Amino acid sequence: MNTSDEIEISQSEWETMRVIWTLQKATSHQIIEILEEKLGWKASTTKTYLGRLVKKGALRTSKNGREFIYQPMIEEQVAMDNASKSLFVHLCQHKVGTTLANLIDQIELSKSDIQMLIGKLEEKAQTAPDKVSCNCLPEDCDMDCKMEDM
Amino acid sequence: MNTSDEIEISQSEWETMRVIWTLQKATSHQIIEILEEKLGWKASTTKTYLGRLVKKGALRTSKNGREFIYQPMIEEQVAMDNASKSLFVHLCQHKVGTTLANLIDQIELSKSDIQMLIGKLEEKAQTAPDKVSCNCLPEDCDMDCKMEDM
DNA sequence: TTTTTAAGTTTACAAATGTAGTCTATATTT
DNA sequence: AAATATAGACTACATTTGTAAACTTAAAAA
Repeated sequence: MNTSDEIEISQSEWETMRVIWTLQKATSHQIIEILEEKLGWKASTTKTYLGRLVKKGALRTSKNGREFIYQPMIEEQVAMDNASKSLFVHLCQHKVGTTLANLIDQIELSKSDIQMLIGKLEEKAQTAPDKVSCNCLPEDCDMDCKMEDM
Repeated sequence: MNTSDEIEISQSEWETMRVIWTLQKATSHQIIEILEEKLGWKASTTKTYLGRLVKKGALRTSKNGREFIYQPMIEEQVAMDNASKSLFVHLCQHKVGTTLANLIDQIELSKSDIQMLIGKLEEKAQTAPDKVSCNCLPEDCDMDCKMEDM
């Protein structure tokens, strides 16, 4: 399903990564404790995800006495960009504008984030097309699509 | 994993929904043909997804002679909003601004979408906080987090 | 040194997912 | 009316995912 070299991370694995990304390095003990408190996971559950993530190459460990130190092998921002990109690729192009707008309504952004985004958008406006068309059907789809609103 | 009454739609099911959302109504024949062309799916594969989507309540059918007419039971924009929302909920709050910016770099937006987004952001700026903090660890996490940059 | 603890490894198992072949019943064609 | 095409139902099966118990081994404590 994934032709590139990107590492696939499931939802639960993602939650595991978040704590390590945030702490930058952590022992399983810490990670287990946090995830037990945050999500109610059993220790073995977290251990499973940790093991899977190491196997996938998303984490690496270095031994330190009895414990291992877990560290991310992939950057959080890169992973976030990939995740958001690969969601939006599957959305109707024609509707991503509205989706973004609704999303912005829902999430928290700082004043400086907002300024940055406005800047980015103003720049993008220079070269933006007047309209974006739906890409939900194959390129050469000449069937009588009922796409009145496109 | 999903406590609400939202219908869970997998990646492949999503691709199936896209064509029906776009056509608004379609026979399995049309859908099969489109997905074979667009994604190389075998007829039975598409039939499986169609069946699963009907069972989940994402599609409904009405018989018309030998064929069935498939129609969406959930709105595309609503589904898109849910999908984007539930992705972003799992991202580090502290980094969503940058993620959004990178996303905007990657996708296509029309001039009017961009204007709309700028408007939305300007409005949001009024009440925006100066900074948003990371929510990757539990609320009352008093461990010695190495979160220098937050 | 012996015991205990705990970190990582193995095993388990159901549900979801991707993918597709086979069967059955019925609409359509001959 | 008989033959045929085909739509949807049923079956299949490997992989991934969520979830967690049991086991093993080595470090730490007694």
